[in-house]
Formats: sequence, C-alpha cells, structure tokens
Amino acid sequence: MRTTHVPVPPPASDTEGTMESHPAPGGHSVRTRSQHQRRKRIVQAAAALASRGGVEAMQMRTVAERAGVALGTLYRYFPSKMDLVVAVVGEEIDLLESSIERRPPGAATPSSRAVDVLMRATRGLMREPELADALIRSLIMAEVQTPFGDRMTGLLLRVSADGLSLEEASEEQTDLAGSLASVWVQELLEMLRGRRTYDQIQRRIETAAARLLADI
Amino acid sequence: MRTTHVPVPPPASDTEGTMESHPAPGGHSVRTRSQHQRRKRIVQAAAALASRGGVEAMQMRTVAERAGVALGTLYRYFPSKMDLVVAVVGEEIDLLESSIERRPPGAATPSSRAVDVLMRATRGLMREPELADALIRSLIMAEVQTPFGDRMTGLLLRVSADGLSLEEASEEQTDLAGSLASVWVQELLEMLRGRRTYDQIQRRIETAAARLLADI
DNA sequence: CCGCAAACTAGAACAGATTCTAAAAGCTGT
DNA sequence: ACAGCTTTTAGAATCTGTTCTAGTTTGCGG
Repeated sequence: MRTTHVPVPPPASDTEGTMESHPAPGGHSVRTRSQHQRRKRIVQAAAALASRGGVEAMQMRTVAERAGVALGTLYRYFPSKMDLVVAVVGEEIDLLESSIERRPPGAATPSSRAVDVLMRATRGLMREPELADALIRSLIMAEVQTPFGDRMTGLLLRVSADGLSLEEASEEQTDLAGSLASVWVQELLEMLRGRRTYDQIQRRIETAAARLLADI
Repeated sequence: MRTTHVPVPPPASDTEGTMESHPAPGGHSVRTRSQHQRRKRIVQAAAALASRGGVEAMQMRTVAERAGVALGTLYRYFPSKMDLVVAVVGEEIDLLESSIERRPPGAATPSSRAVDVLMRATRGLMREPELADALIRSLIMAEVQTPFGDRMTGLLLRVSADGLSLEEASEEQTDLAGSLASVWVQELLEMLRGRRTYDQIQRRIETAAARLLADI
C-alpha cells in the first residue's frame, strides 16, 4: 500500500477533510513562515510544469529541483504526486471562486446561472489544456478524497439556489447539483480526449441543467 | 510521448474506433488462430489478476508470465497497460449486455428501466470491487477513446427509449442518456472511494433519471 | 551559547511500466 | 527443403514515482 492515511506529523497539509485551501488559520501545528513559502514554491513549480507538458512534465524530481527543495522534502509535504496535483487544482478552483465572486452570473433562471458558471470554468480550463488534462484526470483517479466535486457542487448550489450552501441545501438539491457537476466533469474529459467541442459541451450542459435544475 | 497512435501493423486490436469486441469478423488483417488464442489468454490472465488485487496486482510482467507470452509480445498486443484494461472492461460490458438481453428490465417507465439497468451493472461491479476499481479508473484515465461511455449510453437508450440505437436516437435523446451515464460513472467512483453506499447511489440515480429521462 | 528533536539535503536504492536488442521460432511461397 | 519475412522470446536497459539512509541545518527551551 502507499497513498494511505499515514499518521505523519509534518507540515499541516491543507486540502483534506472537508476542504480549506488558503493559508488557512487552522488550529493545529501551524509551521514556520519558511514552510509556507516552501510549500508555495513547490505548488507554483508544479503548476508551471504542468501547464507546459501536463502531468508527464510535472515530474517529482523536476518539481523538487525547480522549487529548490530536496526530493525527500517534496515527499514530506506531498506524500504522493496525486496530493500535489490536488493542491494545484485547489488553487485553480480558488481562482474560479473569486472570479465568480467578482462577477456573479446574472442570468434569470437558476439553471442558466449554473450553465454560466460551468461554461466559465470550462473556458478557464481550456486556456491551459495541458494543465487541465493533468488536473482533471489525476483528480478523478485520486485514491484520496478530493474536494473537487464537492466544491463544484457547492458552487453550483450557491449560484443556482440563491446562495444556498452545501449544508443548508436539501438532500435532493445536493443530489441534483452534484449530478450536474458529474455531467460537466465527464464532458470535460471527453473534450480533453478530443471528442467534444466547446459548443457541444455547452449544449449538453444546457440540456442537462434545464432538466436537473428545473425547479430547484 | 508514449501512448500515441503508433502505426504498428501487428495483431488486429479490437476495442478501438467505433467499438466491437468479440471475435468480431472485422475485415482487416485477421491474424492466425494462435494469435487470437494468445490474445484471449492475455486478457484472461489480466482479468484474473485484476479481480484479485486490482490494477496493482495486474502487473505487466505477471500478466505476460501467466499468459505464457514474453513481455515484448504482451506489449505488441496491448501497447500500454491501459489498452489491456480497456480490453478487460470490454468483456465485462459484454457480460452485462448479454445479461440484459437474457432478462430485460421490465419496469413500466423508461426512467425506471434505465435505473434498473444501471443498478444491475452497479451490483455486478460491486461483486468484484478490486476489478471494478481498476477498470473504472483506468478507463476514465485512458488517453485512447474507450467505448465505455458510448456503450453504456447505447444500452440506456435501448432499454429506455424502446429499443432505440445510438444512431437512430435524436441528439437530445443521446445527450440525456449520456448525461445519465455520466452521473452513474461518477457515483460509481464515489462508491469506490468509500463515499457512497449502494442505497445512496440508487437514490441519486433515481433522482437524476426521473428528470433526465422524464419524456424521452 | 548548548543540546536536542524535527526538518532538510544529497544521493542511492527500489519498483513497476515501457523500450530495446539479439537471437530463435513460425509461415509462406518456391 | 530453403530463403525471406514476421512474430516471439529472453532478458537487459531505461524512465519515473517512491522509499530509504546518512549526514547537515534549523528552531527552540534552557
């Protein structure tokens, strides 16, 4: 076994449990500033590499080198490559969320607001196809629980069901938003495989959203 | 680069293009009988190993050994581990299809017939969690186009829209069936991650199917 | 300033997928 | 039976994720 919940006491790894990403004022062993910086350097190096040649280019040795840390240290911060990818994705989602906040979808119906958000995310990802490919795939594969789906679902609920959060929503509402997120993820995958165009995705998402979020 | 459309002329690999799996009377360079048998032995060995310890246990060296072929030969038939997994999955879907044929879903509404099929598939996969895990994940990751989603979509159309095939269905019908298949795949993944129970999946699939296939 | 535990580093070691090579085996047409 | 071709084979070699080791550096309580 490998990627298993090891009880290591090292630098507080965010992106776990029920999420949280930023410098997050957790409550536990908040390490030194230099550690935060090291972590940041690592994630940046990883993202930079991934945005070039995808996951393949994001080799652990290379990341460590570019980030100026030893391989062992890299593994101390991120027990597996997947964990690193998850962290990179976290940043991307942060970006999307703040973008939504800055310019919230203004459409009239819940479903069109949801479509708006999803297509905005799609365009964002399309801008760096290599990175997108790397991230999406890796996340789907992740053994560990990734906040990806949940964050996306929460985002959808928020924009479609008038500011509802994941906790306040009814089970059915969560199910429906989650389903739409699923459809989106799969469409994204198909696009990365070269089997969908942007327009096709939009059509499918619109169709699905119209039905799933009809009376949400 | 690696898993790239290499122009190798070796044994006709099925599970490509628009699908086909069985001994299939394609039309191209059908190699000798011994090659079919070799191929079959490989896939069997792979499936056997995967149903034990998942993809991890399905190591290329081991597969080659058990199938009684050289490693090089294995790679000649299946250019990458993923391709091998795709082949194994093909067999599983065949099983599901013939099961459906033997005992077609009898429910009254299109959506409940679809739910019936999906949950039957779910149970089938749950029986061999290791294999299921290996297969689903690998398929999603596959660089190559896998017939998985399409076959599932076709199956759904067939049982829900009164025997419609992928070709005859309207674009919207295909979109809707495809979306339901997407939701199912994601739920399956969540289950494999230990985040869904059978009942939860059933509820979500029912909810999604009811809306997506309402008037199909 | 001292000493200790945790964090870090350089680099070797290991594991499994994939590739490469040289030689043996299998077929095909003559 | 033979030459010329492709397929197989055994095994070494390569590549990248991950682990391990030994030694160095850093942060901190005294």
